[in-house]
Amino acid sequence: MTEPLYKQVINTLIQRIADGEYLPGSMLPSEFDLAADLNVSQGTARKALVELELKGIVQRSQGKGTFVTVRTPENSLFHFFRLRTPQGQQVTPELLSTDVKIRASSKEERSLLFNAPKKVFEVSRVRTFKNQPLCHETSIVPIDLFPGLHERCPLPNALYVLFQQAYSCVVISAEENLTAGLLEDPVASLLQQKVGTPVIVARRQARDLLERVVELRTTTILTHGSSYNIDLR
Amino acid sequence: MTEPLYKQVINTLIQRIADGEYLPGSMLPSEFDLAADLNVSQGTARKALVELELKGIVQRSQGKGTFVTVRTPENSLFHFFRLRTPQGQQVTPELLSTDVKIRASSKEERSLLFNAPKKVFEVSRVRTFKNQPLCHETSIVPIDLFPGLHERCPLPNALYVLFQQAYSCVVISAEENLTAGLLEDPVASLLQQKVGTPVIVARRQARDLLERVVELRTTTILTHGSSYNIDLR
DNA sequence: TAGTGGTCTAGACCACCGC
DNA sequence: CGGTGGTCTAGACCACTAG
Repeated sequence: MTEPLYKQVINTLIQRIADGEYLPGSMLPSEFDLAADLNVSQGTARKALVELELKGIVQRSQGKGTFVTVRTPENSLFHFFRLRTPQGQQVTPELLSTDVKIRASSKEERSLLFNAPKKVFEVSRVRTFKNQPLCHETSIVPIDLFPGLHERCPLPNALYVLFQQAYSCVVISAEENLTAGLLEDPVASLLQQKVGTPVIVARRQARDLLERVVELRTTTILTHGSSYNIDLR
Repeated sequence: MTEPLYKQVINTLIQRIADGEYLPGSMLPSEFDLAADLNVSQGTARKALVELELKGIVQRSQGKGTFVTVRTPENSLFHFFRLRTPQGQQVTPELLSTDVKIRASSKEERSLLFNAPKKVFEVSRVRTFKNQPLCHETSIVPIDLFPGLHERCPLPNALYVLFQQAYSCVVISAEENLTAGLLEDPVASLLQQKVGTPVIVARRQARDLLERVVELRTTTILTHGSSYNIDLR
């Protein structure tokens, strides 16, 4: 009762990408070359590549080849920032402020994050859209996965792009829990809103290629000119 | 430049299901029988069936066969009612009250719903969880797609189950837009909450097999003992 | 044991891309 | 033009289910 060949191929390729053997944006070997390399048929290599594309780990296009997915600000927003205008357009926020701290992790953070880190970075940011305050985000990430993060100021708009480019850590999925809430200080004043303004509070666990939880994020969202958009299937 | 064979097979099968030729829960012909029937190879029939499973239209299991997906209260909730307890358990609500009206559609409703119906049913319901008020839902559906709906009281907990069983209308996807809000009357009193309680307001467009928008739904959600759960990919 | 889906192979041909 | 992924076929064998 061993694992199917194509799953072994998938795991091999994921490992190679996580190890930096195939770099973001680079082309993978063709179906035939991979098949020869791994001693499987072209059809089996193909099945593995198709599944990797479904998972969002590679992108394939006819005539060109198969490429390791690159996190860009655009696709990072598209996948992980689901605010849309009433007309359905993507909301592209601006960064108003950033604050990075190093601190000891809480017990809950240790229990959720990969490797139960003792120290974490806490990145707090305020975003605006069309010059209106939009949301307040706090990201918690293990210090050992992202050494030197605090010296990389100013941090880019999309953290996940940095994670991939500087740390070979590719965020590919996340789970979010939304609750309704009322703004309180100090977040209310950071967002320049009255205390008591209704908000959506989103608590996220983000996972990388190897399904490790690499980030906890809490986003406090004003939904004046936009709404949180979801596809249910 | 014609459509690939396997897509033609997919469309044929979807049409047959929508026509009631293959009924909910019934077994489809085997891969070989379908292949012979439609003059394609078994591999092509297989590819079509696998895609239909990905879309949630059929379910396959080794040794048993391929079956048309049946909407049950359980899987309907699982797919389309994303509230979870803090421990991650599915929230299974109870119905507290139901109110069905027939009325003329608004201009916006006509523009969104399939076939721009002039008359619609408006189904308003209050749900509870563990004897606490949970949410208030208003479903708008075209009267001509669901004739006699108002005479089917009491309506079941899960409307989509009824849609499939009584009207061969299978809801398979939906889009939701969430905003933050404050409870106002009359919904506040229906939910036995104070005016001003923070809520999530979810506006949904639900689509059936043929990708027709068959329902508009507005749900006003209290998130005291549960949260709205989302997977991002 | 017969029938189903799941895996794997080998090979053909097509459509698209870039040089 | 050569190389890529996309479609399609034919056939073999395995794993699971049910009678």
